[in-house]
Amino acid sequence: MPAPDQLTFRALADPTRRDILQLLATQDMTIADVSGHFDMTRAAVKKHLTVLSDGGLITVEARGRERINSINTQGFAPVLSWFEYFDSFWDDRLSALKSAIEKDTK
Amino acid sequence: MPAPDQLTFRALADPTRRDILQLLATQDMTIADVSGHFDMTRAAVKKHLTVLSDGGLITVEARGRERINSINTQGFAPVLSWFEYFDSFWDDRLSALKSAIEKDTK
DNA sequence: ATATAATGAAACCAAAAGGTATCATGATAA
DNA sequence: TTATCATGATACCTTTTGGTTTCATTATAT
Repeated sequence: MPAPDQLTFRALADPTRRDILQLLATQDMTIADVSGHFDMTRAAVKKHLTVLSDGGLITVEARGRERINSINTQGFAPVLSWFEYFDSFWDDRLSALKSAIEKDTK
Repeated sequence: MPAPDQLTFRALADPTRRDILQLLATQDMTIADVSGHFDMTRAAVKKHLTVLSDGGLITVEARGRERINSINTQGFAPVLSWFEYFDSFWDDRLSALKSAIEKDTK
């Protein structure tokens, strides 16, 4: 049982998963929809979606026999929080990004 | 030869490496110094430092027989850039919210 | 009612990751 | 110079990861 932070960082570590997140940023998608964008089996994509879900970066909603995958804005918060530790080291780019998210989640 | 982005995300995926970064944020350290903070061999810590260096998150400077490891602020840039991809997404949702509110008030 | 479409789940596999122990090498202190 | 200290590097091991194939299940359309 890894720390929740770890699940999020791990989810972001794979390039395919990061691509999936960018895809889902454009629109919600079923598993089959997402699979259509990658050169791997649906089963493999499904695994990636599970990791993303475990990391809190997407939400999955059942609709009939389909599963609608949506990006979860708030899931990025743990990562940004961790980055905050280094605030004193860099400019205000991060805080600007973070406040945008906070606004959105309100 | 993975993309440079990938090396950075990969470097951040391991909890020990994230702890090392927080350590190095407080002060520069030799490999032995860093090793002193973890319950694993110096060789293992050295590997982590190599991954961090490959990911551009630290710099290593030789000083005599020692190697001074320092955090590299700029190394975080690729990650922040990737996050910025979602800026428009968040903005879109914000503007959607805005227009919904405007409709409502009409 | 049945065939089909979308997903879930398990077994399996190769490669990568995280770790250890061990030995080699370069710099320093006595 | 010589012993020692900090690091480099390699071989090796176990677990995790990313992928496949195959079969089961559930919802839909004819």
